[in-house]
Amino acid sequence: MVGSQRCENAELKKGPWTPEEDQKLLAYIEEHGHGSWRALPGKAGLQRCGKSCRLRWTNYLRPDIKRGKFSLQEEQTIIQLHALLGNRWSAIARHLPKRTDNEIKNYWNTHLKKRLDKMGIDPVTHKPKSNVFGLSSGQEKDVATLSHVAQWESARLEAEARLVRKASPLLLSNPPPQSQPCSSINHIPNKAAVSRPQCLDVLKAWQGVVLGMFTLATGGSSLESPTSTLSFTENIPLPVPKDSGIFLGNSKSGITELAPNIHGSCKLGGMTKEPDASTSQWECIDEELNNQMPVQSVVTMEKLDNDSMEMQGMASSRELNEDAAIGNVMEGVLADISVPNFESQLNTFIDGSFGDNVEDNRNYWNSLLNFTDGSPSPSRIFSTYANLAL
DNA sequence: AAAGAAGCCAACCGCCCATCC
DNA sequence: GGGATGGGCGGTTGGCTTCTT
Repeated sequence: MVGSQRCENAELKKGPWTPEEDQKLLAYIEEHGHGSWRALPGKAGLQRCGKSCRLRWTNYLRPDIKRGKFSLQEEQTIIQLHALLGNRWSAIARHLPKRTDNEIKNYWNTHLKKRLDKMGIDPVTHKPKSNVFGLSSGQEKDVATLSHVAQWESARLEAEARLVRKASPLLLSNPPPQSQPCSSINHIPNKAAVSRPQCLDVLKAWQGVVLGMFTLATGGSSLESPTSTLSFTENIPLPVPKDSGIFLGNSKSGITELAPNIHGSCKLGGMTKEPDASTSQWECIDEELNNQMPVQSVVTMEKLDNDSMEMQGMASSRELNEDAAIGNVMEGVLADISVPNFESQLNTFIDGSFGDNVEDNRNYWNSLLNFTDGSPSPSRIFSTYANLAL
């Protein structure tokens, strides 16, 4: 790289910005925009290099920056996203409106990393550390609980990946002629030819996709490192009883609008949960998963992502940003399901959610992040637990 | 009260990638 | 195609502030 980009010119000022310099930079950008950062210092009368001006603007002077203490929810989000994304601060910052990557990075390094460490959690892998350093009994309990939550969530993710892999190809095959028609998915073409088991597979696929999406969106409370390895076992019980419907919509998230016709009631222990109470819907899913999931398994969202993509012949999620990855997985699965109505609605949803408008995208992510509030999802459980433990 | 330690965070560094010419 | 440039990114530094002894 050339010297000028490194700000090596001896005549250029370094170090803390003075209020006068800030004012000059602000005034210039407000009037002219920043344009070329390299040319800006000269035009604005600043003895700084362009890069220094750019950093000062993006990290401090920009009017849409929120400064000050991080809220509890922001802390939770950072921890969860860090578990999923690692030190990809800019990616994490995209999910925290008005916070800069630099601010989040500093906050992590000075606060959150130490807190996790005190809790006995490795801040790099987000896994509980071994007790070789002598944890107190209380810390051991904390770690054990976190470990359980992590295992539980991992198992859930594993099942979701498996469901997506299994269900979609099945939907492309010809249904057995003697199958019972499905009554709960009335918008699928040739519905008379679709068997009830296949209907369930649609539901399961959707459950996997939708839950997977939320898991990604919320950081998923996955305590696994993005670089963790996967160990699938093929004999995992399906999380949904064959005679049970699963409601996939949620009034908070707007998914009801996306999938208005595939919801049904959720049966649990002889009690039917109606789909009008969003919390109950997710209680249904979470309880079912909690009751039936094995806890000894390791999976990561990245792997889920990759498996889903592999199924669709897509590029690895490593090669895509996480937003696009989610969109592609959903698009791919929907293409397989071959439900035009779903596909068009999903496309609308994705178009609106992953567009060029940064603010809209932020709002979308916020709506997803808010999704777990009041819900006993693993994310919520983890957050609540983390609050108590921190 | 003072000195050293620890915490904190804005700013910098250097690498990388995309785009332009 | 390849060099120049702009800009993004994660890691690190240095100086100021706060805490502890």
